[in-house]
Amino acid sequence: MSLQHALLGVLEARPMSGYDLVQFFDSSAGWIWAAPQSQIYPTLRRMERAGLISGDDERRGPKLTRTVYSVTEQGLEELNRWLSAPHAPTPARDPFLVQALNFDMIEADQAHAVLEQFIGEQEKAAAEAEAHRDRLLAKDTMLLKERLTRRDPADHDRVARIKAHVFAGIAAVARTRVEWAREGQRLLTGD
Amino acid sequence: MSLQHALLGVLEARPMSGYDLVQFFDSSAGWIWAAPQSQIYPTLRRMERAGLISGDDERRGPKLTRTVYSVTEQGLEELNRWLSAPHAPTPARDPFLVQALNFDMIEADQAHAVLEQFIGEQEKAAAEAEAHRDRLLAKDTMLLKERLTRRDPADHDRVARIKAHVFAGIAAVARTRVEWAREGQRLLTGD
DNA sequence: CACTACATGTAACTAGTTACATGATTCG
DNA sequence: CGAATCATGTAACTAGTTACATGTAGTG
Repeated sequence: MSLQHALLGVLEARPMSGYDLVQFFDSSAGWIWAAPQSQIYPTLRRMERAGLISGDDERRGPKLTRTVYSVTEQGLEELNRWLSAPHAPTPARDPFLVQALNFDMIEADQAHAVLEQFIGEQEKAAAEAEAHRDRLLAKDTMLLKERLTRRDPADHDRVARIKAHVFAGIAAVARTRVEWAREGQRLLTGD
Repeated sequence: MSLQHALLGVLEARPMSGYDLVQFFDSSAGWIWAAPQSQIYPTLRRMERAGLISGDDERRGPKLTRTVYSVTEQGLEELNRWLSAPHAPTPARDPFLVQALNFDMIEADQAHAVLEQFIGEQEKAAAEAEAHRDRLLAKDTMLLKERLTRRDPADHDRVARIKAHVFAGIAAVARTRVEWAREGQRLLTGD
């Protein structure tokens, strides 16, 4: 149930509506944890029932309201507990590895083309992760700014560097995969 | 539905029973695609109904039988089709990244300990992937040997190198993650 | 007034998890 | 004859996917 913990982590920065969270999980948070709208709304209601967050109805015009959720004391405790303990590694389940493992069964040029597309995706992912890392280091994202308003100014650099480091890691893994895929292309074309 | 393609890829090497596949997905294949017994048996039956594999009942004593599945012509075609086309990247969903992203919310020594455990896991994963890579290069695994009996001897080295390369990649990513986690530990302890 | 953004839902489905359940055969 | 291994299943559940559905408010 990491979606719940991901939501708690975001809402800790600032209270948000389901709509806000949907946007957020479609953009930057999507690099860490992807979640569709149809999963976010029900999860928020379940979390409210569980007492982890509480929803506050705000008027947005005469007929439209939005529910802004904030993390409760209990939610903060749960997040803290979950963050502090090591968890079992997630089982491997990467369709691309299944594909690459069987590249010996198809034509070399087709496998080469599949790798080419993979390289493009990974390079794009690396570039985007690096850009986000830089924005975080510059404290130049909306969410980080709001998060820091509730933190001791002496900690601001530290918080920014910790967040940025995660995106640096995502980029590093993507770069490693690019190198690996290029090596694979050389292997396919016969050294 | 990559479990189906993973199963096709394994059964292409040699026909196997559900039991054999369960063992296999608990060991080496588990690094690529994890699947529990309760998922494998029903999936095999669905694949047989779909005509991708066909089951052959073998007697194993007076009362016990086992069903040995082999890939059909149609299954091979499906596998080939799936292997030859690029697929959309899988949505990110890594609980550990959610955890690391929020390391600024907990005590540095607790975050350090969580990273320490992560490093241990990744180093173990890297070592095991490298060991398996070496076994594949030496054509020293049961499944590869059986797979190669149906291949042109001129292709044996190529097939072994392609399979091995996937495990080299898994190891490389794990090593990258280890370096990243160590950097994270330095970050937490204040450079 | 049309278009975009805001805002929230539901239904039907596939995939994956956890736990339980049952019996046969082989080997020491 | 007891333990490990062989062999196959089911039930109840949680998570995630795809597609549909509905209406409001702000902007040009």
